[in-house]
Parts: sequence; C-alpha cells; structure tokens
Amino acid sequence: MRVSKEPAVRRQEIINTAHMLFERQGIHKTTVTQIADELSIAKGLVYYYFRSKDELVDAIIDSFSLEVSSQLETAIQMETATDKLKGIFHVYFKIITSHPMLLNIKSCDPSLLSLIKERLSEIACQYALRALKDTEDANTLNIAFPEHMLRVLIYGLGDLYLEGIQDPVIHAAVIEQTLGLKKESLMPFPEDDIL
Amino acid sequence: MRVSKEPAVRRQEIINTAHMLFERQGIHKTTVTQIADELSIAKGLVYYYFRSKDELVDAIIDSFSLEVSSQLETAIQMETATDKLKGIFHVYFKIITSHPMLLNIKSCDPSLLSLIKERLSEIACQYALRALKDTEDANTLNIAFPEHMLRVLIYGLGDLYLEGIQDPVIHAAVIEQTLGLKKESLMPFPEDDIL
Amino acid sequence: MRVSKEPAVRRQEIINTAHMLFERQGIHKTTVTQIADELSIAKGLVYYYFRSKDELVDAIIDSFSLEVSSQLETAIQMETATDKLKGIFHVYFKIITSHPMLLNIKSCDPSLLSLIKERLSEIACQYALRALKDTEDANTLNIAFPEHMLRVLIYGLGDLYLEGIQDPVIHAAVIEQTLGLKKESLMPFPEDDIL
Amino acid sequence: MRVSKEPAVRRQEIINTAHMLFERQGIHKTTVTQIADELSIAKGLVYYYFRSKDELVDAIIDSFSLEVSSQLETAIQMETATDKLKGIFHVYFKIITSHPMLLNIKSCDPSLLSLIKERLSEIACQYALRALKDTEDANTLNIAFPEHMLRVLIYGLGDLYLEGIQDPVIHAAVIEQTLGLKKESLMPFPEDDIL
DNA sequence: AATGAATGAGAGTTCATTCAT
DNA sequence: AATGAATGAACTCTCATTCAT
Repeated sequence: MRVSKEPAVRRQEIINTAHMLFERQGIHKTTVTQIADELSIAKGLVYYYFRSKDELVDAIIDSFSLEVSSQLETAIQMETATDKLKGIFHVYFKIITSHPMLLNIKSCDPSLLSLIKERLSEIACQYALRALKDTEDANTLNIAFPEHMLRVLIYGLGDLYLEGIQDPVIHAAVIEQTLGLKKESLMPFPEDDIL
Repeated sequence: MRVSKEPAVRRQEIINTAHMLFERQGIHKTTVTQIADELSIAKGLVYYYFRSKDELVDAIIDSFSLEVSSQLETAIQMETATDKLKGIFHVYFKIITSHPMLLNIKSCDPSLLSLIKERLSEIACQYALRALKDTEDANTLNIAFPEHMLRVLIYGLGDLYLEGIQDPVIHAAVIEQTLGLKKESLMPFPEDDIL
Repeated sequence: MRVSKEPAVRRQEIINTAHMLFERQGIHKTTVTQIADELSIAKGLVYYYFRSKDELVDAIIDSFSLEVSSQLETAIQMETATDKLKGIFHVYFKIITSHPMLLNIKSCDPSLLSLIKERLSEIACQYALRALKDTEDANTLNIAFPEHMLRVLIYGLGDLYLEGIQDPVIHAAVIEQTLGLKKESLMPFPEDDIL
Repeated sequence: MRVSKEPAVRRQEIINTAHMLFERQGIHKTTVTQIADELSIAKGLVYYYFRSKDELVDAIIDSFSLEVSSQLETAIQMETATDKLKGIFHVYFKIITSHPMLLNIKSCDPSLLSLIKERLSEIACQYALRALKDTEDANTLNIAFPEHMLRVLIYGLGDLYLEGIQDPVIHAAVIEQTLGLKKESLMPFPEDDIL
C-alpha cells in the first residue's frame, strides 16, 4: 500500500531507521534495501530524500549533532563552572549509554560509531571550554593547559567508559585530579541519579 | 614474469602493502586487485596466503601489534617509573607519527585505523601499567585510580595528538598533572629528540 | 534500453532460458552472464528474481514438474487402465522427445538432466500407479509386484528410449510382457500418432 | 617429505582417491588440491600423471569399467543362462552396494555417478546379452525382444535398487516375470548370500 | 618423480543507483 | 510523494593449470 507523509517526517524516519541499522550492523553491511524494508517503503523513496547513501550518513551525523548540542545547551545553564562540567559529563555519558552499540564497537564495522563518538566528543569539548571561559569561578582551576586537559579528559573518559569502567566515583575522581579541582568537589556526581 | 619468494617474505610483503593501502584509502575502498597490482602479483596469490580479505586484516593487526610490543619492550628497560613512562610515550607518539593516516581519520573509512589505534592504546596501557607496578619509585605517584588515569591519559593524549596538538611541552605538562607527578619531572620530554 | 515486465512473466522467461541453456551446455558450464545476455537483461536482474544459481535450478525443476503433472493429469482421464497407461507413456515419451538434450546426456554435464529425468520418472510412476489402482479393470493385471514392476518399466523404458530404441512396437511389447498384459492389448501404441 | 613410488602405483592411488572424493562430493566440488592433500602429494604431481582434471575423470571411469568387466567375466562362467543371469545380477547389485554414494545420488553433484551407473549398466547389458546368446538353454526364454527387455530390466532394476527396494525376492520375481522365466526359477536368488 | 608458489581468467554475487510509471 | 523492476560496475573469491626448482 502507498502511504504519504509529511516530507520532514518521512525524512526523519529514514534518518532514525538508518541510524539504528548502521549502529547495529555497520554502514557497509547495511543496504539501502534493508532500510527501505524496515520502513516498509520503496527503495526509490530513500533516493527521493537523499541523493546518496553517503549523504544519508552525513544527515544522520548532523541530526545526531543537533540533538547533542541541544542537550548540552540545557546542561550548561548552571551557575558555577563545576556545575556546568557536571552537567556536561552527565549528558556525555547519558548519550553514550543510550547508544549501546558504542559499547560493542569491536563486533561491527566501527566506522559510523567512530564518526559519532568523535563528533560527540568534539561538541562536548566545545561546551566544556565555554563552561570554563564564561564563568566567573573559572579561576578556581589550577592547571597548566586547561583546554588541552579538557580534550584529553573527554576523549579519554569516553574511552574508559566504553571499556566498561562506568563507576561515577571513578569518573569524578579522574576529573577532579585531571582538572586540579578540589577533591570531591564534583560529588555527588550526576550519574548517581540515573544509574 | 614469474617471481618466486620465500613464503614468509611474500606473506609479509602482502601484509605491508595491504596495511599501507588500507590506511590510505580505507579497508572497504581498497580492493584485493589493487593490493595485487601494487605488488605486481596475481590476485590469486593473495588468497593463497590469506583465506579472505578479513583474515588479511587480522594478520595486519597482529603484525602491527607485534611490532608495537617489541618496541615497547625495549622502551621499558629503564630504571625509574618516570623514565619508563617517558619511553612509552616516546614510542607511542612515534608510532602515531609514522602512520600519518591516523591523522586523516575523517577522510577515509576509519575502521582499520580505529582498530589499530585501539590495539596500540591497549598495548601501551599494559606496558605503562607494568611500568608503574614494577618500579621501586612507583610510590612517588600521588593519585587515586592510577590504572584508570593511565587509560584516560593514553587514549586522551592519543586523540589530542591526532587533533594536531603535538607540542612536547604540552604533553609533558598534561602527563605530569594527570598522574600527579612533580612539575617538569618529565622534562626534557623525549619527543624533542625526534621532531 | 530498459524494458519492464510483469514479474511473473520475467521470472518465467528466466526459467525457460536457463532451462534451455542448462540442457544444452550443462549447469556448470552455463554462466549467469550467459543467461542474462541471452535475455538481453542485466545480470543483476537474475538475482532479483532468484537468490542464487542453485535456487534457479530448483525453480526450473519445479516448473518442469508442474508442466509434466498437468499433462499427465489430462492423459489419465481415460476409462480403462490400459488406456490410461497408453496415455501416460505417450506423454512420457513426448516429453523425453521434446527435451532432446536428454538424448545427449553423455556430452554435457548430466546433472540437470539426471534430476529432470528422475523427477519425470517419479511423477510418471505415481500416475501409472494411480492408473492401476483407480480402475475397475485393474484386476486384469496378472503380476506379482505391480508397483515395483512399474518402476522398473518406466525407468528402464526411459533409458531404452534414450539409447535410441524408439520403435513403438517394441515399447508396446515390452510393456505388455512386463505388466503381464495380453499381447497387443496396447496396440495401436499412441506414439504412432506423433512420430 | 618426498616419497617416490612406482608410476603405476602412484597413478592408481590418484585414481582411487579421486574416485572416492568425486563420489562423496561431486566432481565439481572436489578440487585438485583436495585430491593432492588427501594423498599428501603436491598438486603438480596430479598433473604429471594426468593432463587435466577431465582426463582424470576419464581414467576413473575406465578403471572402474575394467574392474566391472573382470568381475562379470568371472560371473558368466556358469552353465545355464539362468545361472549366468543370476551371477550377473549378483555382481551388478554388489557393485551398486559397494558404492554407497550411488544411493545418495540426490545429495551431491550426480554427474560422476550418472556416468558410472550408465557405464555399469551398459557393461552388464553386454554380458547379459552374451549370456542369452552363448547358452544352449537360451531358448527357454519365451519373450518377444529379449535384448531390449534386458536393457529395460537392467536399467530399471538398478534404479529400483537405488530407490531403496533391495529385497532379493522382489528382484527375482521382477526378473522372472520380465524375461518370461518360470516362477521361482531364479530362487534362491544370490543376494541371499551376501546380505 | 616430485614440489608448491604463482598465475589468470572468470565465476557468482552484491548493491548503490536510476527511471518509467 | 511513492513505487519497484531494472541496471551495471565492481567486488570477493575459486581453481584448473603452469613452471622453475
């Protein structure tokens, strides 16, 4: 049967379904036919909305980035730098958790996940940087190259998390030590709330 | 013309050439035909040595791991923990540098590079851990979760390097701060020698 | 140029063409490319309709079986058992005749032909058995193991025919003797009409 | 290690092993490499003895035919035609039984088996024909086209046997009826001895 | 008589993409 | 906006065969 939908809705449907399949099976092993079948639409319709499979990948990453940014925008609306940081890491880990395939990176074509992790980390870095700069209490940080430390921290912590080390106490201690914060200044760490 | 070689030699030739092409173009976009052409051998010979393209990828990673391990084994033959760490990071960055495609990760299929970076980091972690444990002066470290900090540091520093931040002074400072070493205890940082 | 057809039509076209080529050259020596070229379609279209070459072989045999069954169904609509038998052998030989490659079994990969001959004989046996059982005058048969005799007869006569012995008089005599029918009860034998 | 053997011995070894593998897996699915491996010889040696795989197939069939002929030659050294026939069928079924793959004809590439069955039947026919002609009591046969009946019988009985109908009583009855022998003139049927 | 590394043509199969409807 | 039959280029992989040793 032939079902018509709002273009924007259809487009997003395709993005979401493709995203799911790409994470589950890898981009390369997911065919356009599979995406269309999963949605019960004709293959040609995918090409009506996206010029190519590559363009669909781009659209997925863009859509994902937008979502991440919007969540971080909210998280950063706190007073102090430490609270902002708390919020950013909260979102960061929440997103990793909600894309469980990021934890299975070895078992499938890692390309989309690499791209996504990188984009996610990049955005988180930007927001964390803003957190440090825009805040009056930023000077509480006693550290040589704060921007670079942030990068090391965010990338490294993401990988640590993906390795299965997901204890908030450890995360908090690592962040405090790395950024030269006072001990337990990040406690209680926000992950406590959700796990 | 038909050129016969020692199996071990031919095998390694194929591994090296495939490694190079995979890094340059991505695994998926590199065809077995290209590998054979580059070596001026028949396509079938690749399959004489490796049951499938996937098995070739595995062999590359194994070969790479072996090489990394052997270099780190040497690097770790120092007296103090800090010297061992210096040596490890020296090797770590040297390898990243000698695989320049790791710096271009976005522009091609990142899967092999992901796998390689992960393997490299994993091995570096193990050696760094040994460095901390096997040494008398290990107690100079004033740090909460040294193993986890090491992971964060190695993964994070690798990514920082890949982002283009390659100043040894920054690296040293980040390591000192992260591992709670005394300031400038890592100076002069070994990269000075090679870059 | 691109020509679209009803799926059922296209499917049958492929079956028929493949059947012809397989008989002519053997399955193994017939390539999917040849089949596609013969039909002036793209190779991929064959795989759109059949998951694999093997599945195409299966489809051919199924299609062939259906055709045979339908012809025999008609042939069996006679009054007496002998008339039914006449009809069955008529169809049996007619089909062998219309697949001349069955006569060339030695010169090509015999696998498809074996499969087809076996299927044909199997179906003919079933119908012949029904002919013997469903008819009032079946008791005119004076024979020890009628079912097994039928099998021997059908298989054996098929091979005799394939060896080039195609004289209806001989066929009739053999059948009469084998099934214990009265001499010349099968005369005139139906092949007279067509050959 | 390198083992030298008498050419004739090596040749026959290759024939036997190839025959076994071809029956087990089909000609097409058996590679020359497999044959060499099974014999622990180099692939090239097969081509030292046989110009091609096809020529190897021919050699197998020739070797098989020779073996069959020699056995039938012995079987035919009886006095009466019925005894000769008994002997021939005894050998015929014994050979089918000793090539169990003939019973599995559906599950593998049937081409070699087809060729072998055909050759076997052909030879058996020739000997049976000689049995009928060379014997004084041949006139005990009351039958229209004895040569053709023999063909039908041998081909048909072979297939019946392959269908799993292997009861000697049935075989004897079928032969008696078909050739117009007196009832139970073939009893006890020789298969009794071996089964 | 024997080896086995090397060849190379070509097979089956996949799939992103197109386009007439 | 939607369909799905059709395309065609490219891919991985196979294997009979060769030949220098």
